[in-house]
Amino acid sequence: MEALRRQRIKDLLLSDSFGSKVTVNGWVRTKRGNKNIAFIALNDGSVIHNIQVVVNVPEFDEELLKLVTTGSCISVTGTLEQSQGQGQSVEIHAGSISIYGSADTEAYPLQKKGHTLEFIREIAHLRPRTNTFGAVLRIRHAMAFAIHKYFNDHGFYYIHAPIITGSDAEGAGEMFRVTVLDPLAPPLNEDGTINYKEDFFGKETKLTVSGQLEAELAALALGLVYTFGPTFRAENSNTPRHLAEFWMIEPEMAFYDIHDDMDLAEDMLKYLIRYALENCSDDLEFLQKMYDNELINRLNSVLVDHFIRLDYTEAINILSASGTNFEFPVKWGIDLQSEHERYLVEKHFKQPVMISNYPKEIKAFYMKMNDDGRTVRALDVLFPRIGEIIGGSQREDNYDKLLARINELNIPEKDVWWYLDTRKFGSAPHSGFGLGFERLILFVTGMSNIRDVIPFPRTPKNAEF
RNA sequence: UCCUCCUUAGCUCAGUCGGUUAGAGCAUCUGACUGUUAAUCAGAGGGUCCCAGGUUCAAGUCCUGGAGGGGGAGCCA
Repeated sequence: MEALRRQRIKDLLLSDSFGSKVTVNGWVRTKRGNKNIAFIALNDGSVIHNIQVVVNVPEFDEELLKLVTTGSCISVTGTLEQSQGQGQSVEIHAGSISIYGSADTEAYPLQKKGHTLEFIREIAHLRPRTNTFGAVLRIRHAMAFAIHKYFNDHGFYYIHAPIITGSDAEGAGEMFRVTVLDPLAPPLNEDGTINYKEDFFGKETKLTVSGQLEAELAALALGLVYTFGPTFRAENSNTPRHLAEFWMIEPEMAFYDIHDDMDLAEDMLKYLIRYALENCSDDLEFLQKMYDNELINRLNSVLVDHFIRLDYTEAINILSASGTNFEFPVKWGIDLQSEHERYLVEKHFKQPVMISNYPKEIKAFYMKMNDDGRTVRALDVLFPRIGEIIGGSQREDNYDKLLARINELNIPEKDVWWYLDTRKFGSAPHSGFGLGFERLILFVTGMSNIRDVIPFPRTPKNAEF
């Protein structure tokens, strides 16, 4: 099979089969040389490193070599040789070259020198051709794979939560409407409101903000489950940590209390970071060299100690006693602001912190009430550089308490009857959390803007590509 | 959404007190060089100074409005 004879640059760079005939396909990063010899740096995306192709110029058609430009795609067949040069150990001595696609050097926007992240963000269709984005995409893949592997190895089942939902009970944020109604002339009710009975689903529908409620239903049947899918928030958030479309991992576990929840969150995060260190070292070293010289140290440091665990009330006490003059004054009952989280993680403890048992007023309706009647078993995991990476809780499993909370917050019972049913029939203690996939990738790659860790970022006023 | 900074060549940027023909490095093209490593050296081409108004004899430069982008904040994952 012709296709099987082609080889990945990743494998060739580790090979010592000198003298053997090989074929590689890839994109040209640079070409340099003179009338007699030319060197092509070729990359096929399998690994961050290029392979050097050595061309004995007089043996080749001049017009063909002119088409070998930065950005062009070529196929090279030749022999694998030990390199005489300094920068690499193996190289290919070209026997034949064919052009898949040329690239006009005047128009191709990527040059061999570096570009700013802001610039390559504007050419997201070509961004994967850069070293940086190639590294990020390979790490992103590795993390997605590791997440499935971790859960599979621990007896969890992967649940597919719906993306279109008729429930907006989760309250995690503003939602995008999903409709096929004519925006200029929607069918109206007698009182002038839109008649969604005529819409595609016969009711008002939205893009999901979370798969949690659905995951809970599954956990109360299969025990250990998780979702991993896209979620959507129509918030006008313009920050380097927010996207309108992002991916979230949401494990949900029957018979887990808040402490089991914390154990899982810590173990999983450490597993994923260890996986990256063990499987993505080339890409991590590149990112460290280019953007963040503390990256690998920081990843390793997270693995060493147990994450700090403290109650919200203790966190408030630490902040109050810190003597720091915060912009948002600290007192029991406030939601922790970025400056507070950063103080705890980066100044006080200097390692990841898990905070639990928050005032019920600042947390969602489904969180389990503590015996004190004023705090709930909520959990936030705070990481250096990125703040909240995980939010979770033990869920309220008592029907009467859950119903009371729903009524207190004026959530229409008819919207959540199915959720309430799980507390009516065979309820069980259970817990879960949501891990923002892109925030994990931010931490692992050391990138500083979330738009640089997802192929096609969706943010306010931007859905290009 | 709020605060703040930015927008000049393909890219990264300089541009003095408002002054006559808007510059540099890199990239690109041409040439030189028999093993280069973000090659080097020589030369050339390349501009809607973000957009719309305004002030002025004169605006890249000052003023007003708008758009886009960065950083910070809020909302959160």
